[in-house]
Amino acid sequence: MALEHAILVSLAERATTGYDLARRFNSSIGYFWTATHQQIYKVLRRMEDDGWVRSTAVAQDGRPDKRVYEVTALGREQLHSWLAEPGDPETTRSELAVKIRGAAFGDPRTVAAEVRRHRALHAQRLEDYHKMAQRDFPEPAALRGQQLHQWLVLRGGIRLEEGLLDWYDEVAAALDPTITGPETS
Amino acid sequence: MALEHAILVSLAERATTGYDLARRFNSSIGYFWTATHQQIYKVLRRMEDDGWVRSTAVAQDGRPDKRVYEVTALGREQLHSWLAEPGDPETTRSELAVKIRGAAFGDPRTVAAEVRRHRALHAQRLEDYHKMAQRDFPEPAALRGQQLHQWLVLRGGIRLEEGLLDWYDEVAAALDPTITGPETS
DNA sequence: TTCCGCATGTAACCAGTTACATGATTAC
DNA sequence: GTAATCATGTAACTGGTTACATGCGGAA
Repeated sequence: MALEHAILVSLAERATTGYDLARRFNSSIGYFWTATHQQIYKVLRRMEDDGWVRSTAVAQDGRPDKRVYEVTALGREQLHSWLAEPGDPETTRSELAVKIRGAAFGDPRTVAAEVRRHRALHAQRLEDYHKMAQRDFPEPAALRGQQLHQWLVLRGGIRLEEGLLDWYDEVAAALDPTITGPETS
Repeated sequence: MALEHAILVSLAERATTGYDLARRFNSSIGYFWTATHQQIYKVLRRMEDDGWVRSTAVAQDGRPDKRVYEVTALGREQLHSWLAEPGDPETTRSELAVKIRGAAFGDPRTVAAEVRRHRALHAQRLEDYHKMAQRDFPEPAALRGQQLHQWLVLRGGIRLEEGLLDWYDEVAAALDPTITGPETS
């Protein structure tokens, strides 16, 4: 499992609550890893039992009490050694690709429309990434350390989305030649 | 779930055994969907209970008996309507991206080495895809129907791998400037 | 004689999703 | 008055992985 380690990375960057971790997994770190709050709370408790993190209850007024998590020395050790472990190569799982492959068993033009719909969603996501890049890393050449690493991952997200858009355009054009060119969404 | 539908697509292309389906999920269809034989047998049984597929026992000599599955009329209907359903956009999950983001909490150069290792694996995969493309689709412009759709998905796999290689090169260079340029593997 | 390919499965487990629940504060 | 934000959880379930099991035939 890698959610533990994704949490370790996120908490090592900054100690915070489970709630906030869940938000981070929907934005910054989320382009390459997602998790729901339920899953995060579950894993955090296990990590605390194992001594990888430690939590402090913080009372607040007007707002519910919260539990702030931070990485322990043992957690840092775990993270360090995990980073040196070799992992399996990525395997992608794309439902849309299955639909494209099966297009002949339905209506290829309907599948093309679905591809264009996904294209629009990913174009939006790409735009969001560009905005993040501009806002958080205006001068990429000057980056070092953690900032650089964060930027590299964001770059990966941008590349991935760009690649998808190109592919979707190619597929949509091939599946439905009556519509020409990519939309400008 | 989409494994059911991935199996429907594969079986609709050609009726076969669970064993052979498992092999297909490690090659052709496998660049965008993977499944173990255990999972496939489990799902096939459920699909048969639901009437999506039907199986025939075939005795063989020298080899164990086998059970050949084919898609029923109901299965084709299911496949047809699933192809028209809208799905969620893809979410990628990349353990390596988490490692890159966390590089500062370990040794960045060790992470760079891991990135280069993945680069080599994906370069190999890309080469395999190119060979498949050349062998199975020597004349892409002439493709129509199922063949065209299969080719489009293979194209997606090729694009994806190419994009990864570029990204890995960028990351490896940034994490470990002492080594210059991508390897020629 | 040892390993690989064909062929099918069971059992235990782990990771992740979906649905539901609570409750105060702030902004529209 | 209605919805969103902060904050944490339980319970049931689904999808997928890992380990183990069986057994024949052919090739090295």
